[in-house]
Amino acid sequence: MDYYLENTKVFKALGEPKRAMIVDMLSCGELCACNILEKFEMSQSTLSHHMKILCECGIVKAREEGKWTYYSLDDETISKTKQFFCAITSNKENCICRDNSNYCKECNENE
Amino acid sequence: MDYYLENTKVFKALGEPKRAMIVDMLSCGELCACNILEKFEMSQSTLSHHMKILCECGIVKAREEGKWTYYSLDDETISKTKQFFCAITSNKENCICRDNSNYCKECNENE
DNA sequence: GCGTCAAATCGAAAAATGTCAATTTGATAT
DNA sequence: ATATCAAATTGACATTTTTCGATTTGACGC
Repeated sequence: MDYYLENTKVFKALGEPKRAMIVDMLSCGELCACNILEKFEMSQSTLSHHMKILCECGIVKAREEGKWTYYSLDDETISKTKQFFCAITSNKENCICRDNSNYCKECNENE
Repeated sequence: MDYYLENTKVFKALGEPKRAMIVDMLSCGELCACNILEKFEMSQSTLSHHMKILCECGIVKAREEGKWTYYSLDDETISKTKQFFCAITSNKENCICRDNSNYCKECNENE
C-alpha cells in the first residue's frame, strides 16, 4: 500500500489545475516564487502553500538564494511517476490481481 | 484553462491510492464491481462512488450486462493523459511561459 | 406478482483541502 | 539597528471530498 500511497502523491498534487499549470511553467526552467505569482490571481500565501505541496510530493525542487526561492522540476520524480502510471495502466503478467508486485516491462525499456 | 481542468481530472481521480489500485486491477482486464469490492475494505456505496469518479474522468469505462456492471480501462484517455503529463513536464519551445498552446513533440512521436 | 441480488443514489457526518489576511522569519541594504 | 523585501507560517473560514447506512432502481428467477 505504501507503493500506491507514495506514487499517488504526485497525482494528488497535479490534480489541482493551478498546480499543473505551475509545473508546466517550470518545465521551461527554474523560476522564483515571485515570477510564478505574477501569472496567477492568488495571494502570496496560497501560492506558497501550493509550492509546498509540489515540493513534498517530489516533483518540484526548491533552491534558496538570498531572499529568493527558486523552483524547478525534479527529473527523477517525473521519470518514476511516468513509470508508475505506465505500471498501473498497462497489462502485465504479474498483476495486482494475482497478488504480485508490479512491474512494467514496457516502461522500464523506455526509461 | 479548460485544457488543464479537463486533463487534471484524471490526476485528481488517481490521487486517491484506492482508486489507483482499482485502475491497476483493471489493467489486467474487465472486472465487475463485486469482484473489485472483494479486494477492498469499503462499503458498496463507497466503491460505487469511486467508480463514478473514475468513469467521469474518462479513464474507466462501464458496461452493463444484466444486473452486473463491468469496468475496464479506456486506452484513449490513458494515451491522452500520458501525453498531457509529458507536455507539462518536458521542456519545449512553445511554452506556457511564452503564452502559446502546449505541444510535446517527444510524446506525439511515442504515441 | 414477489423475493432476491447487483449496483446506484440519497442524506448526513467527518475529514481534508483551498483560500485569504495577518504575522513571522531571514536576508539585504541603508 | 532599522527599514524593506521575499517567502513561509499561522489561524480562520468555506468548500470539497470521503465515507457510511439506508433506500431506490433494475434485472433475474420462481
